[in-house]
Order: sequence, then C-alpha cells, then structure tokens
Amino acid sequence: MLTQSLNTQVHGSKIAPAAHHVSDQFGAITGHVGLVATEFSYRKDEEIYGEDEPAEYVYQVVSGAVRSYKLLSDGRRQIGAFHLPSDVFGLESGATHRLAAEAIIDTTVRLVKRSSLEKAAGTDVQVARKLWAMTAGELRHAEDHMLLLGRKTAMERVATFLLEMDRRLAVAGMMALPMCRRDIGDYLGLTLETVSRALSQLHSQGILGFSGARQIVLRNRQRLHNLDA
Amino acid sequence: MLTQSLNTQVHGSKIAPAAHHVSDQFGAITGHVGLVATEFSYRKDEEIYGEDEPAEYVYQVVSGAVRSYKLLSDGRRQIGAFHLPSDVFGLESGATHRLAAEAIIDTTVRLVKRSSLEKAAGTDVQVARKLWAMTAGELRHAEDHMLLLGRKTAMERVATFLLEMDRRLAVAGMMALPMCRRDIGDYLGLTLETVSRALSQLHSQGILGFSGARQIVLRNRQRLHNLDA
DNA sequence: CGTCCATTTGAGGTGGATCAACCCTAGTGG
DNA sequence: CCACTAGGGTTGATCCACCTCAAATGGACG
Repeated sequence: MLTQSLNTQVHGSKIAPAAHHVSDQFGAITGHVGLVATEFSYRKDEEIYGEDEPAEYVYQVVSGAVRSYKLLSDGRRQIGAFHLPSDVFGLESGATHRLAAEAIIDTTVRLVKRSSLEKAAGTDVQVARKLWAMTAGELRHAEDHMLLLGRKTAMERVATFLLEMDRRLAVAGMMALPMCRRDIGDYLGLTLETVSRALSQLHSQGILGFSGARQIVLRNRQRLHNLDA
Repeated sequence: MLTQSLNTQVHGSKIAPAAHHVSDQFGAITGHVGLVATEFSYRKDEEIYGEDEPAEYVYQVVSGAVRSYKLLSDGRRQIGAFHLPSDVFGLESGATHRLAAEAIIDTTVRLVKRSSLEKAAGTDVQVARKLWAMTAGELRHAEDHMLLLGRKTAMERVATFLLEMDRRLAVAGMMALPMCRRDIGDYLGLTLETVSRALSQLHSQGILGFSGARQIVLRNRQRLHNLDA
C-alpha cells in the first residue's frame, strides 16, 4: 500500500525499485515512536522530486548522495546543498519543495510522510523543536553559502568546499567525492574548468593528493584554511 | 527594569534611547497573549547585534530598515537580507546570531525575549509552528538568493532586486530605497559602481524613473521581469 | 553658500568564463 | 586479456563582464 503510493507519488517512475517497510524510526528526526519509515532506492541521476512539487515526504540518505538545486530558464543551475549519508533533506514547512533533488550516484533513502511528522509535532513539543532546528540548520548553511557565492574568490570557494567535504565524508583522512566537477562548479558558482584548475594548483602545491580524480587526501588543512579567507 | 536590561543587554550603548513597554503583542509572531513587547530605537548605522552574539531577543521592524550581514576577515561583506517595516529578524533556533544586524537609517524595533517565545512555543503548538514557518521563510529567501549570487548576471541581479523592493516597499508605484548603492552591491555580490551602471542603463531605456537617486519608479515591470532570467 | 558624502561616469585591468584540444580511465565487447 | 569507446577530467588560448582606480557631479544639510 505504502509501497504503491511511493512508486506513484514520489517520482512516478516507470521502474519499480524494491521498497519495503522498516520498523526503524526516522532516527535523525528524533527517537520518536510511531513513525513508519520506508526505504527506497534511486539510480544515478534519477530525480527524487522536482522544484515546486508538493512536499509529501521527508527523506534521509541511507547510502549514496543527493544534490538539491534550482534552475534558471536557460539551464543555468545552482546546487544549494549536497546530502550525504545520515543527512535529512526535503523537509519543508510550506506545501512544496523549493529545490529539486536528484541522486548523484545510486542512492538509498529512508522516508516518512510529512503528514505523520506534522502530526507528531502537534503532540510532541520535542519533535516540533527538532523540525525547527533542522530547518534552522539548513538556513545556517545557506547563509554561509551566500557569503561564499557573493564574496569569495574561486580558490577560496574550492578551499571551503574541500574543508566541508573533508569534515562531512572523510574516512581515514581520505575523501571519496561522489560528485563530478560540474556539480562542484554548480555548487560553488564556478565552471567545471575553474574547479579543475584550482584543484590542480592545490595538488601542485602539495596541499592535497589524488588517487583518481575523486579520491582526495588533504595533506595540509592549515594551508587550506589560510586560503579560505 | 526591562528597559534597563535592554539598554545594557541589547547593545550596551552609551546613549540611552527612549524605551518603553507596549501592551501590544508581537503581532507578526502571532496574536499570542502573554508576551511582553518593548520598543527600542537605533540611529543610522548603529549595530543591533553582532555576528555570533548570544541571541537573546527577537525583533520586528516598526519603522526604518535593517541589514543582516556577514564579514570576511579582510572586510568583504555579504548582506543576506534587508528587513523592512513589519519584518521579523534576529530569530534563531540555536544560541547565537548567525549574522550581524545594523540599522540602515534611524530605526525603531519592537522586541521580545527569545526565552518567552520559547516558553510560549512549549505550550502553544500554533506558536511553535509559526516560529518554524518564519525560519522556513528566511530559508526560502536564502535559497533564491543563492541562485542569484551563484548564477545571475549583474543586470539580472539588479532587476531581481528592483522587483523585490517594488513588491516589499512600493507605495503608489514609487519606492523609497533606504539603503545606499554600496549596500545594494553587498546584497547582490556586486560593486557599487556596477549597481549604479545597471540602474543608469535601465533609466536610459525608460524602464525606471528617478526622483533623486533613491526614489525609483518602475515604468515597465514586464521588461524588468524579462531581464531577470 | 560651502562642505561632505553618495552617486555617476570614464578608462583600463583582470579573474574567471568560454571555446577547444587532449588525456585518462573505467567499462564493454571481441 | 586486450583493444575500443565514451564520459569525465585536464590543460591551453582567448575573451569579456565585472572590478578597480580615478575624477566629476549632485544633493542634503549646516
């Protein structure tokens, strides 16, 4: 039943990926009981929801990675955020999604109906507080990112990006970026060529090391911080 | 008592502007009873709160205008939002203000203690919902602004700005901008000269008219929309 | 009427975009 | 197991939108 509704309402996909109930709560929202969470998978580049679509579900990345973005009419794209495992995304206070969301690579998400969260928030003050705090966390990120987009140089933007990704997904000092250079450019307000040149320069200065274009090791976080204004 | 605490805690000002109790509720938050609102005035360019300061109060503009901004260490500034009469600002879910706030011109605000709002939110679900919705509204603005800062051209940014201000403060088809060209530039990620040139060009094309540099009449909103991507 | 800023306008410089090869590597099929 | 291919990434050359620096103009206020 829920599975069916997901297949039709979440993205109206022709394919029908395996979806099944999980008894687990929507951990990141709170340990609140009584929420039914479902898992769902998307393939690389598949749309999860579109801009201005009704916001029926709230999502949490289980594995993979997601980009949230807005488009101008001529195709220029601004990625507002990348969502990595454990991140919640798609949470709205209003009726619709403000940004579209796509899987960057094959991705599994856990999701709950927005209406069930709203219901829980109506009876449990802690849930209401948590929903507000999550939106406030997104706002903080957006405010930091406005400073980057409005005022930082290309090298400062790339340095900021590397430190953010290092913090969020480095394992054993190494990070495996899920996204391509174009995605990074569209996140930082740059072209993919400018991103590539900045990374090459950091490499030649010994500040980072590559093991393939998307496997990066930061060799000198301090110097990267200095480059970041 | 509260007056005294405001003088010392809100900005520690040497001057002591007139502050007095108002029986009125904090209208924009909700018609919730039991909240004590106070009025306070700031002179042009006076700081209301600094970046990373504890967020003790929530503010509503009564008259005047406010800029919220972040600074880089070398002084580059990104204004995240302008706050105009009836706007609420300074609302935080966390402990501190993420951006600094300053009066653009002589400004009067109404304010309430954050703790009293939190208390009200704990007992009244409608208040909790409203606080979330206000933060979500700020997030929507920030998301739109990221697209502008990351991907729009100078002319598109200025067109977007004019349409936003027209919507928010036009009276009888005319808008009186409270902020200078530098503020507009720091809001749009441009220099003040680029803003001035764009406005001059729109003027020469008959899209807008001036009555003094800050009194603007939009003569063709449709063409402005077309310039906005 | 004079002073002080805000604004406009001009001239020239530049950081990042654009356009164009080329290269690498992972995946494919022979 | 290797040749082939396609898509992602790198690098080079050139361009241009916007920035910087400079000067003139205008408007508000004493």
